[in-house]
Amino acid sequence: MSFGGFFDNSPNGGGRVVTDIPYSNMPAAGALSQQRLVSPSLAKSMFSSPGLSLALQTNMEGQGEMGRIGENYDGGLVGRAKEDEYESRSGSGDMDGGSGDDQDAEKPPRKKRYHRHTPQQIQELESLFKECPHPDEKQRMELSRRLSLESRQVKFWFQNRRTQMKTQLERHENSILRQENDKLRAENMSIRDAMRNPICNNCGGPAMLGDVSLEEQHLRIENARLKDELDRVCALAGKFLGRPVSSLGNSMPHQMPHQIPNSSLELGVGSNGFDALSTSRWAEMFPCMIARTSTADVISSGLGSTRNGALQLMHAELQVLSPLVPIREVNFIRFCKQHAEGVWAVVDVSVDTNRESQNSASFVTCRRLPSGCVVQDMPNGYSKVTWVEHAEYDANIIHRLYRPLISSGMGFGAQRWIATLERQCECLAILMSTVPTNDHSAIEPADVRVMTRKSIDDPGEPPGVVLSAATSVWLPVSPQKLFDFLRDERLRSEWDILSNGGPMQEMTHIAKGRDQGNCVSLLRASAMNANQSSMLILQETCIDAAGSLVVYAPVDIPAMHVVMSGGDSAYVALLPSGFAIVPDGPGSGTGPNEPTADSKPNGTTTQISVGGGGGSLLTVAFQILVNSLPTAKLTVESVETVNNLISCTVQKIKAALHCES
DNA sequence: TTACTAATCCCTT
DNA sequence: AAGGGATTAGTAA
Repeated sequence: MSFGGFFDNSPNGGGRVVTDIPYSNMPAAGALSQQRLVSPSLAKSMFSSPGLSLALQTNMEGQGEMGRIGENYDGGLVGRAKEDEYESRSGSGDMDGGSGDDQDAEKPPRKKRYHRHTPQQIQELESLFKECPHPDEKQRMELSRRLSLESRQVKFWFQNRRTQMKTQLERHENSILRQENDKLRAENMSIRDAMRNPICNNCGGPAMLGDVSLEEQHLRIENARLKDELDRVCALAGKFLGRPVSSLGNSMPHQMPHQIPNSSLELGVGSNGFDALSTSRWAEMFPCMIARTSTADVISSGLGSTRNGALQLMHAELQVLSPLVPIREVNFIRFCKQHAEGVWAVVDVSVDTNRESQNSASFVTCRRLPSGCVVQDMPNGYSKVTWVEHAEYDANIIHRLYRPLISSGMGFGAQRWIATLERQCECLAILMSTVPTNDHSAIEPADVRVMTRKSIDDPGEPPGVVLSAATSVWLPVSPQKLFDFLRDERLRSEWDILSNGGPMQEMTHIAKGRDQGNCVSLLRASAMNANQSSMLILQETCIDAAGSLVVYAPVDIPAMHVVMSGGDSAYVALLPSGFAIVPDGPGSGTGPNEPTADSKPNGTTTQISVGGGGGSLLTVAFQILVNSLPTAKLTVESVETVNNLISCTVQKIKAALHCES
C-alpha cells in the first residue's frame, strides 16, 4: 500500500500487514501532479520495457502511487515486505511482469489487494454515521481502535459515505424531475392533440373539418403556430430562470381552464401596431382593461432598435370595470418576434413568481396560459390582428351576474382585446388625420387627445382624501339603450345631481370614432342661481363590441381656459366618475353595428334573467373629494354620503327607464 | 455491463 | 491540516 499499510481483516487474511511503503517517502505534491498525466496502462507498458525501467525507477523513487501501480500490474507483487520494496527501488529491474510472476509462483497464494470491511465493521460505522455523519477526530480514533481499522480508513469511510449519500439524494431528485417532465410532456401532447382534433362546441362530437369555415381553419393554423412559438419561449425563459417553465399550467383545485375563440380583425394600425402591442403603449392602448402594468425584467431588449426578439418579464393587473369581478394579477413573460416580412407576434405566458399573492374578493392571482397576438400587414394598408387569450380562473369568485359575460370571453377574452383595439385604432386614425396647429381658438384635437388619455390613464388628481365607490346592477334594458340614455345631456337631470335639476348643454363635441358614441364632450350644467357661474363637465363616452363607458369629471373653469388656450392639460385636476355598461351575457352585443332599437320584448322586469337575456350590467362608480387635507380621516358620514349618492343614482336611472323592481 | 466501495489526488477553507 | 470533489481501481451482481 502506498500509505502506512493496513491490517487485512478478511477471514483468510489474519491481521497481517500486507504492504508498506513508508508514508514519509511520499513525494512532493508537484512531482505527484506531473505524474498524474501518465495513465496506468501507459505506466504499465513503460514498466515492462527494460530499456526504460532504470530511468523510471530513478524518477519515481519512493512514489507511493507508482509503487502501487507497479504492484497492481506486475502480476501480484502484493504483500511485499519492506525488503522487497527496497530491493525494487535499488534498481534490480524486477518490476517486469515476467519476473514478478516467477516470484509469486514461489510464494503461497497471497491475499488479493481487494478488500472490504467486514459486515460487523460496516454495521458499527453505519450506526455512528446515522447519529453523526461528521465525527470528529476523537470519535474516529475511538472507532478505529474498536474495529481494528486504521483511523485513516475510518476517515475515508465516512468521507465516501457522505458522498454516497449526496449522490443518492441527487439521483432521487433527478428521478422526481424526470417524472415531472414526463408528466408535462404528456399533458402538452394531449392538449396539442385536442387542438388538432377539435370538438364541436354545439354538439360535443368531433368537429368535422367541413363544419368550420375557411377562416376558422386559418385561425387554427395560426393558433398552432403561436403555440409552437410559445414552446420556444418557454424553453428560453426556463433557461433564463434556471428552472423549467411550462407553457401549460397545472390545473389547480377550483380552477377551470378557460379557452376563448380567437378574434381576428383588420385594423388600420399599420406595422407600428406591433410596437403598440408589444410594450410601450400597451397599457395606453387598453386603458379600461389594464389597471396597472410594469416590466419587472428585460431579458432581451430585441435586435437593434426593433423589438424583434425582445423578451421580458412583466406584471399586469387586468380588470373588468365592476366591483363584482376581481382584478386579475398576472405575471408573465412576453416575447416579441417578427415572423416574416410584415408578420409580427407578441406572445405572453405566465410564469410562477414568488410574489406574495394577495388574493381577495377584489384581487386574484391568475394564470395566463399561452396568449398573444399576431399582427400581419395587409395589402390595403391595414393590419390583420389575430388574438388568442387563454386563462385559468376560478369562476366561483366572480359574481353570478358577471359569469356569463366572463365565460363568453367579453370580459377578459380575445374579443374584448380586439374590440378595444379596434376602437382605439379608429380614434388614433382620427387624431392622426387632424394636423395640430398652434393658432387655435377652441379645443383642438391635439390638446384634447392628450387630455382624454390622461383622464383615463393617469389623471392629475386633486390632492386630498378621495372617496371612490362603485356598484354593479343588472338592468332589463339593452346596453345600447342604457348607453344612449346616460350620454344624452338633455336627459342628464334625470339622474345627475350635478345638473342642478335642469338639462345640460353640450358645448364641444369631438368625435373619436365612426360611432357617435365615441366622443369627448364638454357639458355645461345650468346655473343654480344667477349669482353662481355654471359648472363644466368634461365627459368621454366610448362604445365597442365588448361594452361601453360614460365617464365624466367636473372641471375648473379657469383650468379649462388654460387648456383651451394651449396650456398643459397634465395640471388639470380631474376626479372622474361614471358608468360602465356590458351586456349581461353573450348574444346581446352592443357593437356599433347593432341596431339601436331594442326589439326584444321585456315582459318580466322583476325576474332577473341572467345570461344573454338582452339586459345590461351597469357599473356605477363615483369619486368624491372628501377633504382636501391629505391627512384627514375618513368619516362614517362621508361613506354614507357616497353610498347614498350611488343608490339614489341607480334608483333614478331605473325609474327613468321604467324598470324599477 | 453497471453499481458499489475503498482509496487517492488535489484543491479550498 | 482537515474536508470535500473528482477520480481511480478492484470487484460483485
